[in-house]
Amino acid sequence: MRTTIRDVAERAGVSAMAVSVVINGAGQNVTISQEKAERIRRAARELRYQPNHLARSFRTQKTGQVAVVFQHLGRLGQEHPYHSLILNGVMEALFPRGYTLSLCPRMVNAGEPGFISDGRFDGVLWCRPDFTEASVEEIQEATIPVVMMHAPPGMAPGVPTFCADNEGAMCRVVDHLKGLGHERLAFAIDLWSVKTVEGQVRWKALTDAAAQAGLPSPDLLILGDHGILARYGEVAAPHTALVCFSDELAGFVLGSLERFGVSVPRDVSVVGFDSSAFCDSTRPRLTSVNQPVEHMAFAATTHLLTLIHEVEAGLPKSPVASSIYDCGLDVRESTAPPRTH
Amino acid sequence: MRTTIRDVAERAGVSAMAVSVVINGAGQNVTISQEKAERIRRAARELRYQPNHLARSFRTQKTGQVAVVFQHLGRLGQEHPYHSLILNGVMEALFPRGYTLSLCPRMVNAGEPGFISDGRFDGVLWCRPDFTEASVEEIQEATIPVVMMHAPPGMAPGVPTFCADNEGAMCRVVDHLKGLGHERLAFAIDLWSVKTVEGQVRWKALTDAAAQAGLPSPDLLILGDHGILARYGEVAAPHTALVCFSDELAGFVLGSLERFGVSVPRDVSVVGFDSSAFCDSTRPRLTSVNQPVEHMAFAATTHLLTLIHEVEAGLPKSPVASSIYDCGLDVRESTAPPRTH
DNA sequence: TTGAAAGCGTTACCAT
DNA sequence: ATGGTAACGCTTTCAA
Repeated sequence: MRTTIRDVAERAGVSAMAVSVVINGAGQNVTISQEKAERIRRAARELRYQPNHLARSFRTQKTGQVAVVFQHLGRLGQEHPYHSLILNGVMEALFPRGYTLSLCPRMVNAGEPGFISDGRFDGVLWCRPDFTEASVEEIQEATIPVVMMHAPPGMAPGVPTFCADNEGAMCRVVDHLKGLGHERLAFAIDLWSVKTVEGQVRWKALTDAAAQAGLPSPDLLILGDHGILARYGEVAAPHTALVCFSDELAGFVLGSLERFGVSVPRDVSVVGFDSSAFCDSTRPRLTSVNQPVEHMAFAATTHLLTLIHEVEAGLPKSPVASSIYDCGLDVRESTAPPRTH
Repeated sequence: MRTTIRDVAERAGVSAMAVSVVINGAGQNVTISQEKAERIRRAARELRYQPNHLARSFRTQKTGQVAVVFQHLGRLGQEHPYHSLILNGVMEALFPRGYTLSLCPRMVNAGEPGFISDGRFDGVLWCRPDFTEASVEEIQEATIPVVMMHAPPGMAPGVPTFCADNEGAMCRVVDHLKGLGHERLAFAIDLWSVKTVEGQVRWKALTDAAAQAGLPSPDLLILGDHGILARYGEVAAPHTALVCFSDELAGFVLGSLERFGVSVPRDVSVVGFDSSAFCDSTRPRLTSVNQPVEHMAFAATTHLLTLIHEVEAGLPKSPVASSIYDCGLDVRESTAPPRTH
C-alpha cells in the first residue's frame, strides 16, 4: 500500500479522523458535513485510496478470518472426499457473511496449537480427531472462540462440539450385516487414524454393537500395506464383512481386493464411512454410513460465527453444547449375504 | 492476545527489543548475552508468550498469506473437479514453504478487485477467466505480485500467465473426432463461461481447428437449461459430437442425454475438458482434453512465491513470461464413430 | 552488548 | 460538528 488515510486527509484539507468516519460510514457520535464528506470521497477516489485491511485488523483486533484445522490436509478430490465436504460446509457458512477462510500449514500438519491465539483469526474450526491432552488444554485456553468437530462428548469440556453418533451408526451397520447373515466382522483402519480418538471410538462402537447383537467380537485390521488383504485371495477369509473407518480407506480396500482377485461383495462385504459422492463411483458402489459431514461443518461454522459475534458485541456467551448427529446407513452394492461354503 | 512482548521484557528485566531479537533469532547487528537470552526465553515460557502475528505482519508488511481468486467458487467435490485441482496444486506449493492459503469471498464472488492490494496478502493467484478491462488494469497496478491462470497471451501485458494451449488442444480433439468419422461438431458451454475470455478462446480454437481440418463450422450450444439437449431425443441430431467447455459441463450433458434417452457414444459423442479423475467415474467414461491444471497451479504458485521473495529481498524482478501448457487428449468411452443412417 | 524511541495505518477518545 | 492525539504490538534504527 502506498497512499494512506493521512494522504487523503491532507488532500481534502481535513483530519484523518474525518476520513476514517466517512470511509467507514458509521462513526459513533461523530458527524461530518455533507460538503466535507463529498470532498473526502473525491480525494479518496483521486488518490485511489485503498484502506489497509491489515492496519485496520491490527487496530480493531478483528480480522474477518476463520481458520480450519485438519490433522493432515492432503489432496482434495474424489478419492479423498472428507476434506472437500468439510470445506464446502465451512465456505457455505463463511462466505455469505464476508469471512475469509484460511488454511494455515502450521495448524494443518505440524500441529503447533499455540498459534490458535496469535491474532490472525477471529475463530478456529478444529477438525483434528487427535485429542492429545496438550491440544485440548490449548484449545480450552484459547483467547478466541474454537469449535470442535468429531470430539466425543466429554473429551473437551467447555468446548462446543459437533460429532457424529458413532455408536448409533455402528449399531445400524451391525444390524444390516447381521440381517444379511454375517457373523464374523472386522474393522479396517489405517495406521494414522487408529491412533486418533475418533478411530478408537468407532472401533469400540463396532465392538459394542456386535456384542449387543450377539455376534463374536470383531477383529481389528490395521492396514499399513496390502499384506493383510492379500491373504484374502489365498486362504479362507476369517471374516465375511469389513467395516472401514472412512470412504477413503474403503476405496483403498476395494482396489486392493480387486487386485488380489477377491470379489466384493461375493467373497467379502465392505462398508464405508461418510457416504460421500465417492461411494457412487466405486465398483461395486459402496455401502456406507451416512455421516452428514457437510451439514455438520456448516452448523459448526455457523455456531463459531455466533460465538465470534458474541465476543465482539460483548454479549453473554452461549452455553456450551455438544451436538450429536444421527447417522443413517446408505446401502449400495458392496454388501450382500456371505458366501455359503 | 493478552501477554505482549513488553510483559516478557519486564519479567526478564530487559528491553522489548532484546525479547524481539531473541524470539526471532536474527537481529542484524545486535547480540544478546547467553544469560539474558536464557532469562528471556524462560520468562516467555512462563508467561506463555505468543507473538502477535497480526502486529508483526503490520510492522513488517508481510503477512505470509496468499489468496486464490476464483470467478465463482461453489462446491468442492467430484462433480466439480476444477477447483479441487487448482487448490491441490496451490497447497502443494504453499504449505511446505509455510504460507497460508486464503479464500476470500470478496475476491471470490462479487469480484471487487481493489482488494488485491489491501495489505492482507503477499501475493495473489488470479484464476478468474473473465478479463474485463477494469480487472486487468487493477491487476497490473497491484502493489503485490499477481500471477494469472488461463489468460491467453497478450491479454494482460506485464502479468505472468500460466495457460493451456487451447488451440493445440482443439486440434487434437478435431483430429480424434474426424478420425472417427465425425463431421458436424458442436461446442457446448454454459451461460456463465461463454462470457469469459477462456470460453471465447476455446470456441474460436475449435472453429479454427475444424476449418483447418476441412470440416463444416461447428455450432455453438449455450446450455442454460435442458431444452436444447431434449431435442436430441426427438429429432435427428444436427451434430454427431459435442465438445464441452469443461468436465463439469460434460457431466451435466451426459446426465441430461441419459435422461432424454440419448445414448452416448452411440447417438452422439461427448468430449470434456480437464481430464480430471471425474472422467473415470462417469458412464460411459469421459473422453477429455488433458489440461494439466494441478501442475499449472503448482507452477504458477511457485512462480508467485518467487516473485514475492524478490520483492521482499529487493532483488531484481524476474522477466515476465507466459507459460503455455501442451494438452493431450485422453480417449475414453464417450467417443466413438457416428451412427450411420 | 543493550536500551530508548520512532514509527507502520488505523480507529477511538477527548478536547474544542 | 470537527480536529488533535494516543494508542494497538511489534521491529528496527540509532545512540550509548
